[in-house]
Amino acid sequence: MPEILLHRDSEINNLASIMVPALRQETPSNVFIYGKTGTGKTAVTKFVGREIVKKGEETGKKVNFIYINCEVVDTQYRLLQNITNHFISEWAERIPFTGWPTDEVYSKLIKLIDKTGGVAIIVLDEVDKLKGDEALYNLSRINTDLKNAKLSIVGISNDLKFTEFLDPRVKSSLGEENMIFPPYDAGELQDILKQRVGIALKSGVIDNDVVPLCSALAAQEHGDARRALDLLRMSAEIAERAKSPRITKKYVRLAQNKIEIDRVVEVVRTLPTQSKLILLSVILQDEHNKKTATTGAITTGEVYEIYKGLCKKIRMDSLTQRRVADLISELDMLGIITARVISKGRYGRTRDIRVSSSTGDIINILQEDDVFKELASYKIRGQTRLI
DNA sequence: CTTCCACGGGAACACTGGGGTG
DNA sequence: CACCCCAGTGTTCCCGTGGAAG
Repeated sequence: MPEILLHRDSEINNLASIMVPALRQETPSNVFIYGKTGTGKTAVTKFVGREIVKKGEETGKKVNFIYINCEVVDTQYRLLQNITNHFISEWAERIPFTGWPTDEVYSKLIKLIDKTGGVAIIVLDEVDKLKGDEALYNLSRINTDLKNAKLSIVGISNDLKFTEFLDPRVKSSLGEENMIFPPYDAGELQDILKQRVGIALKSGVIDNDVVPLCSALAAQEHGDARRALDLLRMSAEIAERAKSPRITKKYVRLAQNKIEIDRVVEVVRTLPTQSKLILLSVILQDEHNKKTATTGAITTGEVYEIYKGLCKKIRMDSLTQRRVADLISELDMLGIITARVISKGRYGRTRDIRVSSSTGDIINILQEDDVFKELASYKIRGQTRLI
């Protein structure tokens, strides 16, 4: 991770100029930062935060910089608990992760911030993952309860439409300033990659067309720098493992494949058992359809029937169809299957479900789970539904 | 225009892991 | 120790609804 962030100078300056009142112990405006994944939002924010804290220490002004990722800390209670614990050094006095009423955590937080004094900057990364806007509302009005200290909030989101569905009060108080991080274009991505190549690789081991290819591929995916870097790293790793003296375009293609497969493997492996069962049901029905030369579409009803069969076989309680429908859309969002809602007119509404990657691989991963060993030979008995 | 089936939102509930108090 | 409080999560129950075939 290099010290210098390329092509983000204007963003850094912008954010710094918004934050700089903190060094005069005044409240900086609350900021909303938008931008697709891998456009440097987090890196820029953390960088500016570090700088401000450093400057603050030099000049004797107290600035607290708190970074929280809302994908991990996604409820009102845990958010308040997390922030509060930032101000507590003693392990014994930390707030437990469950048990207290929320408003008690809230008032403890206020007391602590006031005692600490100075300016606190709270960064909420991936704010859109935060459940319910009550948490944001409470945070935004916290300043009115503070006497000694100031607090400002930086919200980071990759969803441009996020604020549209927000409580208008929260929207106005949090969105005092807005920043949009544009995606990197292919040229900028090349610069970033070259910078890393210089640090990480011996000179002359990389073909000239590798960096442009990685950049181009990542630029297609809305200019995601992280993706470009992953691609490069993976290419290098594969080339090394293959004992190739050079990194060539061939390895970039291999890396691209591997990244996709790794993603699916990881997601499937960490799925809860019920979801795994449902996924297996989809695959079984898919194979059944292939054998009987039925057209590709699988419906929720079919999946549910098979799923119930599977549950019975391993003597496990089965969920309701309502819940299964939810789990199917989760699998869809994870990109393991695609499930499109279609209407079959007289025959009602359903989802058109397809498996998106190779079923063989998925079945192999599923079999790692003990529960699935005895299902290896499961066959669909007869037609589950007349078409 | 009807009809039908699953979609999908919301309420209600059970359960978990923790708290405090008498 | 018994008892009740609290937030959060996963689930079930209930029900209005979309939309094209018939």
